[in-house]
Amino acid sequence: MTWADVLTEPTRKPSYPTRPTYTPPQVRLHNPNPIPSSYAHYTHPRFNSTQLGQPSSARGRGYGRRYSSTTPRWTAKSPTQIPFEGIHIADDTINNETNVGVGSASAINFDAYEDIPVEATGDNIPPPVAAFDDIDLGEGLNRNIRRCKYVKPTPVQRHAIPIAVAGRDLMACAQTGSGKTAAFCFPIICGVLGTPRSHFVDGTRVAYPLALILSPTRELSCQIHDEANKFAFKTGVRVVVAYGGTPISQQFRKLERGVDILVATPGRLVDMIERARVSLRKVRYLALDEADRMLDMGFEPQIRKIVQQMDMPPPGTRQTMLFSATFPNEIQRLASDFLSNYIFLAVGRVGSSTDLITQRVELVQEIDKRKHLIQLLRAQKANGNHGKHALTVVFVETKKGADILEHWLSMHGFPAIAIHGDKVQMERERALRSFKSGATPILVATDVAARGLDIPHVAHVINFDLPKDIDAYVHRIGRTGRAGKSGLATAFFSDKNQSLARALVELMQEANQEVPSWLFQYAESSTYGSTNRANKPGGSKFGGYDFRYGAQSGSDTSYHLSAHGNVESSVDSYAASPGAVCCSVPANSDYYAAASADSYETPASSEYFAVANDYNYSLPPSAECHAAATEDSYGSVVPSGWD
DNA sequence: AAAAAAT
Repeated sequence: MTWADVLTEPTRKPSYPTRPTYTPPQVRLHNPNPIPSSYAHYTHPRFNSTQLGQPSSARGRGYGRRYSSTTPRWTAKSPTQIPFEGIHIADDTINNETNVGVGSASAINFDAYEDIPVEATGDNIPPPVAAFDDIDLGEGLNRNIRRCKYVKPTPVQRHAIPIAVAGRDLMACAQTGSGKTAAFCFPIICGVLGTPRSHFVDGTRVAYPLALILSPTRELSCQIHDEANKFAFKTGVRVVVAYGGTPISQQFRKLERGVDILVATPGRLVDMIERARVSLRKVRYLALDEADRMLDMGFEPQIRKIVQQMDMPPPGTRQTMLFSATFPNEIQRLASDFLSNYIFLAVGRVGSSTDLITQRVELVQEIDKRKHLIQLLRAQKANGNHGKHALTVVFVETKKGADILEHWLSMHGFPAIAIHGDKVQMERERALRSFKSGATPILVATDVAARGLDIPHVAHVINFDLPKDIDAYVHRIGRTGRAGKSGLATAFFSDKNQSLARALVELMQEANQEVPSWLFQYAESSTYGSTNRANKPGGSKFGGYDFRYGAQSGSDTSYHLSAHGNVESSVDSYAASPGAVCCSVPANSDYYAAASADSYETPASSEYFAVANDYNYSLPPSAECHAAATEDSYGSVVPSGWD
């Protein structure tokens, strides 16, 4: 089979590992567990089922039955419906349908959806909600949620929103693309709406944001700002973004017009605070996106400075929410300095889109990499897969390497553009635009593009240079396979990557991927206790576990290991899912049928959109919808009813 | 040792 075949190969029938039994919240809450109490939906390695407070046979479904298991096909909806893009949408174009589907028979198995494993630990955990309406988020916000066509909350939203609205601090593990941004934006906007706002309090030009959202890259801050703005549309809540590489004066002007929610990268924020143009004195909500990245070696001092050494109210007097796909123990420990009596939440996905990403590893020595890449891209092109729909991201290790490869690809007839931190911001944004539009369907990127960015139509992620860290790999390949589409991730493995072998093997096995035998050999010969997180205690590649449990028992180190080391089916299925490469789609074979029918060689079919759109939690508010509907540079088939 | 993030 050629590489190109892999792209066109019909999506593999996902094999579902044994799923843990769902525990209804009303039952879970009666759980007499010690503090921190737990409502693990699956049999946690630490707690056998008897500790869940009832015989396992009594743990059934029921919660999910509250939904009518119906699927209004989007074709049945008002033809005036268009994706919500903020400003230019008149209210009357919005279909006011409720969150609960009515009518026709359903192809969606809600029980499967309910099985998505969730672990929440901490004191007095607010129960999850089934619908956005179950929590009073305010009329304005509810209207925007409908505009975004969020039919019902994603798993992470169902759990995180009630926790956040209750004012609790939160540490949440959930993959980017699973509706994480909304999960912290909704409660923040809701909270800001309920807070008396008075800008320019003291007649100076100091801005006093009520909420601060920090992210590790400028582009990601932009993306969050756009989302938040959309959610805050016509609510009177003002969202401003601040990041480097662009004139600060313009950002000051925005601040002067009033700011409630400030989205920022750390450097620029510190600058603004030091110039006394921003004060954190009134911050009531603090959110860190990609929190593990924000607290790792490179960022930690800056974050500590912002959170602890400026005028930010201390934990307990502000609400702090940390979101990330991965939460290593060490990072949890650091993070707990910023939190007060927090709830730890890990949301996974059954039959996660890992199943939709085919992971391949090729043994390629450094010297052969470029040649190999060209061959790979040629095969892809020959197979008709490199048309307007298929975008490819090529990850490299260094900025210089990115430039070199961009040039090399262009020389060989592959329109490529590089993005990395040595480019000026204008170039970075231009590169991203050029890539998204399909003008240069190959993006050569450093890790600047590894996290959080939601780029529709990425069919293929190539790890030209593998990262040192398996987390980075998880984040990188998560750029594809989004919104229920199949994706391909190819890695060039060289002798240099030996230390990654073991973690890579484990990851691929958990995701039911074929592991080449030579890779097993690398894994075996690699030294135990290498730099891979998977080899270290606490090395949870997927989401994580509340480190407070480990601390309680005093066996902090072996606990996490056993969670992933044991190939116990229920645990394993959990491990495989939050891992998470990608979007949270309903785990349902019909869904997959529809989604897989739409692989990248064919334009998105309207049937695909029907399913994806109704189960909107696979789609970020409008990035995907909007792209599909308007970016005809892809030559997309635009579903009827969309402008 | 690299990338990111302020000027």
